[in-house]
Amino acid sequence: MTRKEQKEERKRAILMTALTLFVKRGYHETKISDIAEAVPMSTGLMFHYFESKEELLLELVKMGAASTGAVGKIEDIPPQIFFTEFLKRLFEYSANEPWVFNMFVLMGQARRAGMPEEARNIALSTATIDETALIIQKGQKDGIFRQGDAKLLSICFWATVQGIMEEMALNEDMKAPDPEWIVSMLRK
Amino acid sequence: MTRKEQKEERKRAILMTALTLFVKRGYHETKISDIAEAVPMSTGLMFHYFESKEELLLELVKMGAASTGAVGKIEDIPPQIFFTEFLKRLFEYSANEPWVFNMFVLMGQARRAGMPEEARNIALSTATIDETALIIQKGQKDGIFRQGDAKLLSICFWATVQGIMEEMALNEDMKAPDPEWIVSMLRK
DNA sequence: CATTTTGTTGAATTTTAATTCAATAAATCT
DNA sequence: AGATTTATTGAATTAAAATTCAACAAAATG
Repeated sequence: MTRKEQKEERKRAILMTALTLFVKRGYHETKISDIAEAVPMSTGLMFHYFESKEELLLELVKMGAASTGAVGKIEDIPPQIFFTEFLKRLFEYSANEPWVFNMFVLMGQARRAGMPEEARNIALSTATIDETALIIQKGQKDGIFRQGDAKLLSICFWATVQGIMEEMALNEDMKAPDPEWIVSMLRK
Repeated sequence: MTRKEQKEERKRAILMTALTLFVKRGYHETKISDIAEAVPMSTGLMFHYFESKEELLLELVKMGAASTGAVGKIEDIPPQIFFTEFLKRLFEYSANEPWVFNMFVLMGQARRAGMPEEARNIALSTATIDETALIIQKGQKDGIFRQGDAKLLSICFWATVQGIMEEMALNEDMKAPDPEWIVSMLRK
């Protein structure tokens, strides 16, 4: 393994450790030294890999923004299946790939308050709300989704998923809900 | 007005200002000097009213914990109406009384991560999850709610409400969803 | 093997925001 | 009014965490 690869590996390790801690305790409540200790490495060495704590966060948020759709492209299937299928995959991934899970939660946290503004901006740039609203509109035309402001429905859908994922992040042993529960918020 | 009342008044002003800022920007991203400026008063004077920033937060969270049920006691009405009615009142209050609204959001944030641990403990002590689960069970026996782990349903219900309220806190102009949307998560 | 580059540490420094404090103004009391 | 208590300010101090740095170790290079 080349030296460059080694470095990349180490960077990845730091990112994953930080991601876990940020999600579990929050960005501000996580000290650089906490991350260093968990990796493990000395506190000073962290700055050999990342310019600053904020850079580290930004790199994570950028990864998150880039990996939108990591759960799989399922755009072309009909609306009635889309959401159920998406949630099913999301929950499956979350059970097996803590990475996907944590990243989802982090992105949601970044979109809301409590983090440096730049992180927020990056997270907001990945606006899924509007695309989802389109799918909901399609479902409304098909007569399978309830009537009402499609964007508002979309916001509520994502807020719900975010809320539940955050809950799961904190309760190690909470199991995922039945996707149908959530989708029935949209269904007629 | 007595001096003591004056002081109480001022304290309340600080608390309300802090509550707004904590919800909008997050606890850690809000500086004491930000709160002072918004009240307005000098930074130093803040410590005449509160021992520390954390004390200020704790006082808010304690108020929140004490005012569980500010939205109204509606325990004795049948399950099928309980949730719809609760949400209706919550959204109404939120529209008219920013205080109720912000407090609800703050308590949810405190329950999750990203705040001093003591705040978290106080917020967690007001465990609504289990009481709600009981009402859901009642509804399940009545055959109006879907089957499944009542506690999990309860968690999902609150996570949903929390997620939507947080969204509303950030989008000044987002309007409240129809309570029915949320309740249909529980309904058969 | 000598040289250069990269990895690593832990202690020193800097930064930022919380907190204290001495000084002054305003209100209350006797 | 004079004395005493409370409110207020802004500058000085402290505390906590981020960040830098000098020194050394390990690995690669030639």
